[in-house]
Amino acid sequence: MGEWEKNSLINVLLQGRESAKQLQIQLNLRTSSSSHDQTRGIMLVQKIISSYEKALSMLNFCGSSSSTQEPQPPVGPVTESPTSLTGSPLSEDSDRDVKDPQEDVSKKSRKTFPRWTHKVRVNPGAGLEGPLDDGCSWRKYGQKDILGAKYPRGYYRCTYRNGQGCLATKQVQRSDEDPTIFEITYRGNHTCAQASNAILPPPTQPETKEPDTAAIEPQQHNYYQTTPQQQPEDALLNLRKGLKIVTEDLDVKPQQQSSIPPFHFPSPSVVIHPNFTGNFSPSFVSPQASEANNYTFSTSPPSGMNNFQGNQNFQSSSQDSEVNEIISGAAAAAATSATNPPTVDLDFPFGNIEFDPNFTFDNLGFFSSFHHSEKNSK
DNA sequence: ATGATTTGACCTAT
DNA sequence: ATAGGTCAAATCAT
Repeated sequence: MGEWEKNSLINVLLQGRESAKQLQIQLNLRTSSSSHDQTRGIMLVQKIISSYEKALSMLNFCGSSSSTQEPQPPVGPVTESPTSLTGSPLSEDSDRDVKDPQEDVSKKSRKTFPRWTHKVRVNPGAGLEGPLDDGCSWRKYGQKDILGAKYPRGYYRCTYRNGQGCLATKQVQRSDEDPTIFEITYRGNHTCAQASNAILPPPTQPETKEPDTAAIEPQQHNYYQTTPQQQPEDALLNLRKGLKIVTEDLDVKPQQQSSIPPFHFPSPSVVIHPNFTGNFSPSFVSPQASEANNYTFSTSPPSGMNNFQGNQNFQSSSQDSEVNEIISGAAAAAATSATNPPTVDLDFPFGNIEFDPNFTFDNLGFFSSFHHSEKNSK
């Protein structure tokens, strides 16, 4: 099977899996109706999802399941896939690092990790205080007051950083204007085993405990935290509790132009290709979204983006970093080139979104913008 | 006792 | 010099 065919197949499977997940959510929501049929349906859906997972694993798709230790070579061509749609990723920064001969891997790679951000809105009515568990375990390692920001920014890293060398990190910044919105910036892909758990939410036991919700402190720090022992929860489940996701782009820095990397939505592994001309706006949140399964994404549209094909493994080598840099630079350029494009709202899961097996974020969450790293380390 | 969080110091890129 | 990010000792929670 050619690489292309394989990826196409994976895409189809991913879509099927996502559809099944959507159905699963729907079923979980209907708690009021006949519980018998409901649980039965839930189990069936679970089976369907399992089948998809199995098929995907047979194809060596590591997408939402982590476990990929070594960054695998990019599967280039696939990205430019068939479908169109694309978003506009914006990216930005360049890493101009050139020095770091023998820094330890973690530091070096961290520097080249890509960044993507999304906003999460907590629905007050749902009683949630802050962003919920996104399926991964995070440990807070710092907090900083940011210039001009009303609230401090929290810094988190994967709980399994030491044990499994997972270098994924994220930052949580509460929005000034709307305190119910949290801007979460992820950096680096999860390589820990736990990332895979995030995929399948336990079919039964819906409303159980919502562990860390409490962790979010109304006032200052600790937006939330997830502890390792908590069972993985699918982001989708969180959604049903009233979470709203707002994606958004981040900074963009003009640079050279060429192409933009495809975007991927972590949970649903959705990828938006650069050639997309629509515009995502932060607006978002369709009325129904509050009910959980409608995710609406918006983004700003870089026009004139070309195909792209890049390496999505940000793990290490300096080579990779270079690649990323180029990519991001291009993306940024494209993004900026777009002026005031019309706004187009995407209704998530379906629509012209394309899945790209080559790259997925293990975190659940919903993508937003692609950045590129930069950052230091010491 | 173990592991997570808090928080000021320290580091690095601007 | 400054702001953002990270470290790590002290502290808190289980």
